Amino acid sequence: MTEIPPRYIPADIEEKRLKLWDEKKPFHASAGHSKKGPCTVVIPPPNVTGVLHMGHALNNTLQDIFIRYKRMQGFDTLWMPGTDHAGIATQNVVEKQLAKEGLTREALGRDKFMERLWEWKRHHGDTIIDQLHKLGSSCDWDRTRFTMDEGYSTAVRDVFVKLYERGLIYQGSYIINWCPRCQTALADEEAEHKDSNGQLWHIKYPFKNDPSQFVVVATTRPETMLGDTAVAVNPQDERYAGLIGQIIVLPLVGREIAIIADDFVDKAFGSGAVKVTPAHDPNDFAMGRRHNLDFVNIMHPNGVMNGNAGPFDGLDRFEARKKVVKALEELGLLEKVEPHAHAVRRCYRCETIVEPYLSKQWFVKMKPMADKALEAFRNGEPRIQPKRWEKVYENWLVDIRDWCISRQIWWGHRIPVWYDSHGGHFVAKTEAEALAQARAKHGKDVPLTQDPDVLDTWFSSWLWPFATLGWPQENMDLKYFYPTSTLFTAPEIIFFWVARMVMAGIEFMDEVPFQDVILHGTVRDAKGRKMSKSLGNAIDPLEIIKEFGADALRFSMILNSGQDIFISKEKFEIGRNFSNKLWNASRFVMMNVTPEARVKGFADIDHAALDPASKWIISRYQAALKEVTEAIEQFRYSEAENSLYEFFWGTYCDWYLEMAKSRLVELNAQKTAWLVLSNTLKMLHPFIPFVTEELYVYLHDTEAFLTLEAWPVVEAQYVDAGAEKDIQAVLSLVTVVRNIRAQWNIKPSDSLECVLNGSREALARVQQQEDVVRKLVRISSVRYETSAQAVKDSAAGVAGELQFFIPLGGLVDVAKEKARIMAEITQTEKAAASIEGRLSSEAFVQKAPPDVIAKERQRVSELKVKIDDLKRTISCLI
RNA sequence: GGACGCAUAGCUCAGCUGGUUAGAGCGCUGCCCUCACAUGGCAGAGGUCGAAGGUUCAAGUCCUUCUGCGUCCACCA
Repeated sequence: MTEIPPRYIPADIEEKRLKLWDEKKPFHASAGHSKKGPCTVVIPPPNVTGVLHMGHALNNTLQDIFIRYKRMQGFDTLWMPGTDHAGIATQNVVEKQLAKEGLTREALGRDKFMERLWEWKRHHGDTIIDQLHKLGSSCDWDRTRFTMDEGYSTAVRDVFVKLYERGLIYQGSYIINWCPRCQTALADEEAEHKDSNGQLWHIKYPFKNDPSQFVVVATTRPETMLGDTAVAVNPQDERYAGLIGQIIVLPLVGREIAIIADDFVDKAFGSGAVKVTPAHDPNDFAMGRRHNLDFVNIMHPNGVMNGNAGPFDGLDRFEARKKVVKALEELGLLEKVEPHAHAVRRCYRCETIVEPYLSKQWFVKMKPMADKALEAFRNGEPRIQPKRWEKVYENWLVDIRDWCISRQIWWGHRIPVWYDSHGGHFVAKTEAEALAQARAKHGKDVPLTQDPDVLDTWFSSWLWPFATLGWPQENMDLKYFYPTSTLFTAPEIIFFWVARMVMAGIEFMDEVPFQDVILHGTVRDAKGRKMSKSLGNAIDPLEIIKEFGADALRFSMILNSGQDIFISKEKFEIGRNFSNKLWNASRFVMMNVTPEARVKGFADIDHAALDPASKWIISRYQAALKEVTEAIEQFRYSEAENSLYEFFWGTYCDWYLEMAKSRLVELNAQKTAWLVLSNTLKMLHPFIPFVTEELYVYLHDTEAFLTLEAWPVVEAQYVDAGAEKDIQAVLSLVTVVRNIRAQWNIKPSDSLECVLNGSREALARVQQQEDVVRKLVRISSVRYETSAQAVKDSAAGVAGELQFFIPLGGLVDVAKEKARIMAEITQTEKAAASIEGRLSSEAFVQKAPPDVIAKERQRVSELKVKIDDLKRTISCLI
């Protein structure tokens, strides 16, 4: 047998395991091997711009626990890895790089720029995959996909064409969220509301027929007045009843605009009159359509005012705002300025204030797909945990709005639409097909140009569960591994990703892509702030792996995962210490066990010949296995880990191994120690894969991939109530003696004698364990006495357990000990009294369920026995 | 403005369908380098379960209101 090295060095074993996993590929997935069927998980593809952060570490640890457990359960598991091209984010990174060289993407040109991006992706894009790998993620790495690889791009184009053919994609001029810095459209979800303290400017608009009279309008964006083409009031508003249709001369611009009536206007807000800027506000846009107003665009795409802004032409929008306000003030048209707290939309990538902007974009009509997703959801697909997110998900689907999918950037899937010079467009998977369509339409070859824009990143991500499996090709993998089992992700992307994947899954595969969605919390620092680079509070997972090990990182994080996860560096000590304990306990077992003890199962142990402690640990082990298995099944991983921690450290190491020290000469005890440890390693493997596998290999003296071993099965026949009682008696005796030793500062070298008084049965039990007790508490001698009272109790069936103990000799301060015991008696009596009070209440006896009453009675009698024990102990203290 | 979540030991959290004297880890105090482990062992201190009402034989657990934190959604200019 190879000996386990004396020191646990995480870095060494993790490197060793990773190398083996890479070589032998135990995570390789193939269809149709197991009778249990498939179990698929797709990774939420991290951005290629990304560096591993704690959020990834958590997300991937959860997935790995799930997939390793399922693999051990015998499923054909597939964990599909990959990365997302992350359009705007990645383009921004590379543009920044260019800026350092004094270059811009425009100066470089589209082709060269794309080359730079691909180059960047090749060099940096896979960093994160490598880091996930270091975490121990058991993905089938050979299948790693990228949202812009060739096959995936085919799928994206295919989907675009199919949706277009189904009438679900259209092009139109609408107000969209425009980022003037990125110079692209953003989806609603990409324009985040951020509270800000703005101002509300009240502006007087003079009437044409009487310039001394005004209508007052309020706005948070005064510069947009340059594009006003109406003023709107509520038709029910008496104040303006006679004014509808009146003409107003727009200040600074001189444009004549009318007062119109529209239900949208809230009478109660401000003056009740609203300036209408159809080209620069979504509500005004809608009003403009309803009333056939002019759409005056006053801004260039970069946020600089254009020719329509008259004297403000060429000014940045915020500069123009100041100038407009100043000009109005000079004209005496500014009634007042109020502070105004409101939410401003900002670009989710660069935080620039988003400008509602009129432009021609491609949209996906969402309602029909959302309705199907809703129907599925109401039939229970997918299940979402925690449940409280279900309503959020459902509401979004109910109130769904169309999805703007075109982006004016270069990095991404080019929109598969080609235009001829006559204003016609052709939607096709390839340019050749588009040309063919054009030829058919025009009767001759015509030159086409492809739409310069690309698709929203999420337009590729929403296909992830099936596009990664080869769709639109119908291959074996797709048939077998789709739909996937469980999706682990963060609640932030329910809308961006989860809901859209469901819709795509139904639309193109006729099946919801996953059964369960597990939404986990956010990793925060010790103060509860989100971890971010800019705050400087981020803990780098790689640093933790280096210092404490990947196992420690995983273990500590999961143990801490409630809702949101608060983490500081010290927390990782728990995981490292636990792994270290595991290491040393395994060393101890290895040192004390012969090869013959390496048995397959509990059936190979001679149970009848087994000592009570061994029977007890097997019984405790079965209980732990049951608990852990149930917790994992219900995705309560931190609870499972907690049970394992308690069982392994608190029960197996602290008690069993200590008790076993005097018993390990016996082969059956060796078998027990070895087998329980071996199975505990299996249970721990999904959580801490490196150290468990390394130890398992030593323990079994054979190369094995623990993830391919079978998950242990609960064997109820080894649950032994008798043994539990026996050991419980020993444990309480030992605890009490230790207590005495600590209390009275009796050194281990000092002798302590003990007189045990109890029924014959109880004494016999403890006597059987005397060597264990002596070893644990170093009692120099034990005397057994059966008092008349104990015999009586025993006969009456009151007390079958150990009754009490007496420390002898002059080492204990009798007076103090008496006081201590008296206090304990008082406390116990109080407890008993409270239960008795309950039991004596008529209402309780009548209304409480019988089992509860029985339990309470039992409890009272136990407490009374304890009180008697304590009293007798006191009477024996001379 | 809507919706939701959280308040339990100094800190971070368990406490699942209401039912033992409310738990763990870290931290703290004391004693131990005992031949697997000081990344360890043993013992101990520390809580009116955010506040006020209510339902119940019984409430940390259910209901209402309030307070304090947090999250998501949103077209009041």
